[in-house]
Amino acid sequence: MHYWLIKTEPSTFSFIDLKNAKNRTTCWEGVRNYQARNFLRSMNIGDRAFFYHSVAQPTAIIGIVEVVKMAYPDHTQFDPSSKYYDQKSNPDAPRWFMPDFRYLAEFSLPVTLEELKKIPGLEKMELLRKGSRLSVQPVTSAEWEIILNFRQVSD
DNA sequence: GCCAACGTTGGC
DNA sequence: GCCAACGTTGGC
Repeated sequence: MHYWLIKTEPSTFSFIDLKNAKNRTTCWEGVRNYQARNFLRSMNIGDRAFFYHSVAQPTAIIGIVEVVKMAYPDHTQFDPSSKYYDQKSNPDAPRWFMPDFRYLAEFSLPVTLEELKKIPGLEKMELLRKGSRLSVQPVTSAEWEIILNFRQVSD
């Protein structure tokens, strides 16, 4: 099993939206960065990810999701009315892929970016690297454990 | 292949 | 709203 962190702007899709979704499950459309795409494609069923709110007050990890469906072509790339439309993508060789994620747990309180910066052992975490903007990023098992030990989660 | 111009992300 | 740090595009 591998661990990840996925970012979303809550004004676009929030953790509450996920909890309100059918089966508490959502596809992860709209990623249009190759490095992030490659991470999405390497996810396996059962992998877990921190659900992070960016451009939010506060910016924070809110909860945990699990991969319930491996990456498949993101339909929005072929939809001219979608803001994620990609004119250059070919249905015979799709560019963009998305897995499905399902709600797993929620932190008793969000783990804020400010807090994360102060937690020993997270100094090398991708999220905290200066200039980092990857919206899908790997998390080491050590980093995962440190954050879970920092704050309680509940179903 | 280089790199300037441009667009985007995302913290503050 | 600002702007640093990236990623992408496209002329050459």
